[in-house]
Amino acid sequence: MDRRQRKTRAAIFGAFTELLKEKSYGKITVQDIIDAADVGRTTFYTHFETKDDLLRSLCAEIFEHVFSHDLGREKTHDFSEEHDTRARVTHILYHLQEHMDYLPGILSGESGEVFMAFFKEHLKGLFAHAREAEGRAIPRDYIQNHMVCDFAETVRWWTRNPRYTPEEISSFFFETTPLL
Amino acid sequence: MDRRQRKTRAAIFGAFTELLKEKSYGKITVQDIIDAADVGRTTFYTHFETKDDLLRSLCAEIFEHVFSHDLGREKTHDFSEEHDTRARVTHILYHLQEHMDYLPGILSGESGEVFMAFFKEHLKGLFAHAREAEGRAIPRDYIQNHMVCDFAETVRWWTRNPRYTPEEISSFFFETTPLL
DNA sequence: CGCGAAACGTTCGATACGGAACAAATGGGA
DNA sequence: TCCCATTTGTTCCGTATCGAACGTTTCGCG
Repeated sequence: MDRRQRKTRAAIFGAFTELLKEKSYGKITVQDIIDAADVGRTTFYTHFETKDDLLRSLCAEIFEHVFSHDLGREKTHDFSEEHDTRARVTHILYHLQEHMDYLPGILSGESGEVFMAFFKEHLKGLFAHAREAEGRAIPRDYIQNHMVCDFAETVRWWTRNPRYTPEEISSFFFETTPLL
Repeated sequence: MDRRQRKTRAAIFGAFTELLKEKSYGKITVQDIIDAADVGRTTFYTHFETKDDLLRSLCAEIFEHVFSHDLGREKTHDFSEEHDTRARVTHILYHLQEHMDYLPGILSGESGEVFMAFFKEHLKGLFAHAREAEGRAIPRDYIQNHMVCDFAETVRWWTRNPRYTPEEISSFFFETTPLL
């Protein structure tokens, strides 16, 4: 990627997240972002179709970071499945914590739905092997969806109560589900 | 000035001063600056003819800042001339202090001469009205040059002993000259 | 409601920047 | 001493960014 594009993307993302620390997504205008990033109007629109597009791109970048080095390593599988999932969850929470300063700005308001949709999509793989409920005829898909929504809402709650550590949040999550 | 040029200049100046904090001017290569500033080689040479040119431009920018709002205001002249000069000197020292973190990198080695030459040129105006030595036939120019060199060397000494405050340095300077 | 201001999204030509390559100069090490 | 590697400036073309302008839409307010 061209050095100029990298710089411009970084400037816009940086300005966007900075603005999210002081006001919610809905109150941020494209003009605000342009001014804060110190780029031309033309430049913004060559990178992003609209403010929502910028939001989606930011989410994509966040989750590329949060889920990096996490899926796809299957070698240490002498651990139990639950222990492995728990380690992954905690790892994800640690990564998410690095974005905690501006996550409330995204998750409050309509932009939160965009974030949540992205999040849930990425979470599917994490809970693909959730335990079957014993002796009951409950579809695997239902259980997976249940876990995904449960965890996503846990994170949303965390952004409103950020005083807890990743380990604590992980405990809250695992101790309130019989499925892992 | 074009927004791109402003950004590029800022990036290069920033990289240059950062590098000056860790090594002296002589050990810094253009390649170092290019890498640290994250700009193309072509771009560097469209802004500066050479590394020395960059140094001169940096000095010019420093002194534009250090001497800003200082010369040219002649309204509060009910103060004595000495008091006025003393206030100016202290003001200049305060501004210089903001660059203290990388000034040693400039002043040690041959680049120091470039800086000193710029500095002295700007200082001439400050000591243009130095007191005539009573009863002796000493040219005004000699006295002015004496004051300029004296103060410039005081600042050079300060960069090697930065633990002193601007007020202290100002005192050292005024208490060792009979000409103000 | 009606109106002025701000924000939106697009267009255009000018230009600064990037990337790669190059020869010349420099500068340590064998 | 010679040699290899690094640095230095310079060149070329493709392209990302700029600045200004424009009509449209949205918004805040009397």
